[in-house]
Amino acid sequence: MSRSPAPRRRATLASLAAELKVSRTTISNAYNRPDQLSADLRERVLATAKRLGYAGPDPVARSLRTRKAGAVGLVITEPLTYAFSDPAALNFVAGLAESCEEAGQGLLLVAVGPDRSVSDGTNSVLAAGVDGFVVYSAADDDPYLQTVLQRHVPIVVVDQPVDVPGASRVCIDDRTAMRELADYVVGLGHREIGLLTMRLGNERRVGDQASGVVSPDRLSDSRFHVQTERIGGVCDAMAGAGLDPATLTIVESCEHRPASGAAAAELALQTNPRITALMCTADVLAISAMDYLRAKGIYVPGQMTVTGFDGIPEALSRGLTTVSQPSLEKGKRAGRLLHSPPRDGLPVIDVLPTELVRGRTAGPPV
Amino acid sequence: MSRSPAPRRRATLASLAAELKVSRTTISNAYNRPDQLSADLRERVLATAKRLGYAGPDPVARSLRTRKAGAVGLVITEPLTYAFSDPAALNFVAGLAESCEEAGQGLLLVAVGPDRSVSDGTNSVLAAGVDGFVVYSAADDDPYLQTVLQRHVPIVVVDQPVDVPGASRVCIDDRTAMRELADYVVGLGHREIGLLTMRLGNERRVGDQASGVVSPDRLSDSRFHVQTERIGGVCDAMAGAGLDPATLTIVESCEHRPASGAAAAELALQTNPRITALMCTADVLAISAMDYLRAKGIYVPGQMTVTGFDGIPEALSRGLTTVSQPSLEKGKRAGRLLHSPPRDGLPVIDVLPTELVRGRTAGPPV
DNA sequence: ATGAAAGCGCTAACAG
DNA sequence: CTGTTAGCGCTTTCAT
Repeated sequence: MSRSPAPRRRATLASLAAELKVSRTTISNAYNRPDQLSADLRERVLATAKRLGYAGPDPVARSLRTRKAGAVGLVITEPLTYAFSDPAALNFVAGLAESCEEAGQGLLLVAVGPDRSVSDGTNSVLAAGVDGFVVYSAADDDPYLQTVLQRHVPIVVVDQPVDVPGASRVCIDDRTAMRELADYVVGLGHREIGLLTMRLGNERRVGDQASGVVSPDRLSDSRFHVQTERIGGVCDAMAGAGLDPATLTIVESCEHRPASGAAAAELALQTNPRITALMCTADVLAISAMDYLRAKGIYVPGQMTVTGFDGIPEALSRGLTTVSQPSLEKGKRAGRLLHSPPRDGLPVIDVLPTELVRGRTAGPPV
Repeated sequence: MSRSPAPRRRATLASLAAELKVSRTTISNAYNRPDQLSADLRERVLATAKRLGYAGPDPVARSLRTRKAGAVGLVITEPLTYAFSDPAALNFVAGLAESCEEAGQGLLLVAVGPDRSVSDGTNSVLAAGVDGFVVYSAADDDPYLQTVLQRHVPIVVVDQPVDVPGASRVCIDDRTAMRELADYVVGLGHREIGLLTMRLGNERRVGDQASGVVSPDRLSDSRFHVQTERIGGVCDAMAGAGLDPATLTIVESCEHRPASGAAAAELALQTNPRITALMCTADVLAISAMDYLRAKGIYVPGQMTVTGFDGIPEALSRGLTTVSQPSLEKGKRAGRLLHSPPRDGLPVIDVLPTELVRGRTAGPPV
């Protein structure tokens, strides 16, 4: 009864101890503190473990005991496929992954499908066994952000200008960066400007509704501060040049798909045919918009100025005039803030630098 | 003593129960089986929870009890940054993430840095609280693969032609796919062929050693079957055309970086200047090789035929002659195999189709 | 509809 | 170097 070679029941640390007639501590030590027992006792333990098919201490039980999960959770409010289609977001994830790898921590991509109810028991934010969370670019009122806050674990928010109490924050100065870019565009002489932005609300419109002209109300209701700050930067620049920001044609793209920028560009030009510059809050929008313009035979920058934001490789290689931001570094910093938090335990605000890239897609208006 | 609003100690299910003078079962039910108690008792529970800052059942403790972690682990033997730089690998991850999202499961990227010792207690493969693992393109003798096998959890291996006992498998027919491509190249008249491959061994050479000509011994010792199968496909085609596969110049690229293909191409052409076709086991290698050739003023396909493997978007848009494989679908399948395993519990082998893409980078030799 | 009791598998003092 | 003693926080029969 004591040494059946194929126990029907999964071997545990306790069963190993019983088999070897030693205490559980000894087994535990064999795995966790090899120096605490003689080499050959350890050998015997490992050999018996192998024979019994014992894979070592159960990670979950250990987590429960030590209160460490060995992983951090990443919450992205977009469908994960978005995170994998925008190089800027992807680079952020890569940076985060890199810092996790360095720290020997896992990175748990938390499933946050649009349809998943927030409060039900299967909520994966609540179900995630992690030591902390990184929340990427959520709206202030995002229900998942609220849930994460409830969990009372360390949190780092990224691209979330508004303060989240107790959370550290990694971001850039979106408003100033965009303002510099807009200053440049306005300085070139543009007066009628179209502004293409990502979604401003938590609801998800699709299909025909995916793009829409943004009313002042919707803009002021927006809870996506990254977008509104960038828009604000453009408004600042216009106001600074004596232009009325209300003349800006803002189009929102709710779906984030490769062709979203094209649809938004079309709507913008349709809404105001006198537009001479299309500014976009993301390079992916700008690139798609340029594809649209090319298909329409509208030359950039001859007939239309186009600008982006992010500085993704494709944008840079295509000469897009844009703002370059250190997405990878954002990810690394976010991870580091979680893995080695500041001594004093106080939240940190880490504002990373950006750089205006004067590419080849901006010129004077016709 | 009973209703202090800010307990120094984290609230638990038990403390809530004590506070409300109900049993733990009731609290548990309030979260997990709302229909098992009256609506207003449930309200009271939730209200008290909020007051005490109780975020709901601890995920780790629940995992221990229920033996479910709500997440699957992904083990990639490359540094994670590789997974984020090769679109083919990335697409696979995206597909896997998508199926996890659908299933409401988390996806844990397991840290498998090169320097991390396999057997130490901090081994993140052992530390991961997951319900199953996906192992992506590891060598047969990869130590992490062995570790994962020990864990006695469901496993799906991807791009791993050799059988792993008890594991399901998602793959393509690398050998046949590459053979078709090589048949095409040989059919064009090429006799001196260079073959650029990813690393064939577990050790990691860097810097000057990163690229190297592959000896027959090293080839036969290779444990990366995806690579060796693709190489085998080329050999098959040559043999089929009456050519001696031993004349193939095989260069291995151990680092996987954007410029790796260039270095490998240079070495191949240096080793055998009569090469008229460079076949690559990955599109990223081929693209980098093409960049190198362009820089050298060598025209493709006029002076050099180049082929790839994977069918990543950039390759397709650049007209690369290659084999297209459904990377995203591989990820989805792998996930599904874990989330809803076949009834009979038997391992599944899922061979996905590939397609020969006759692009614009292959032509007759000069 | 609610409660009592029995662990899930492990680690961490502390004592020998 | 090894064993004893207590839990970590939760779910789940089985009663009531």
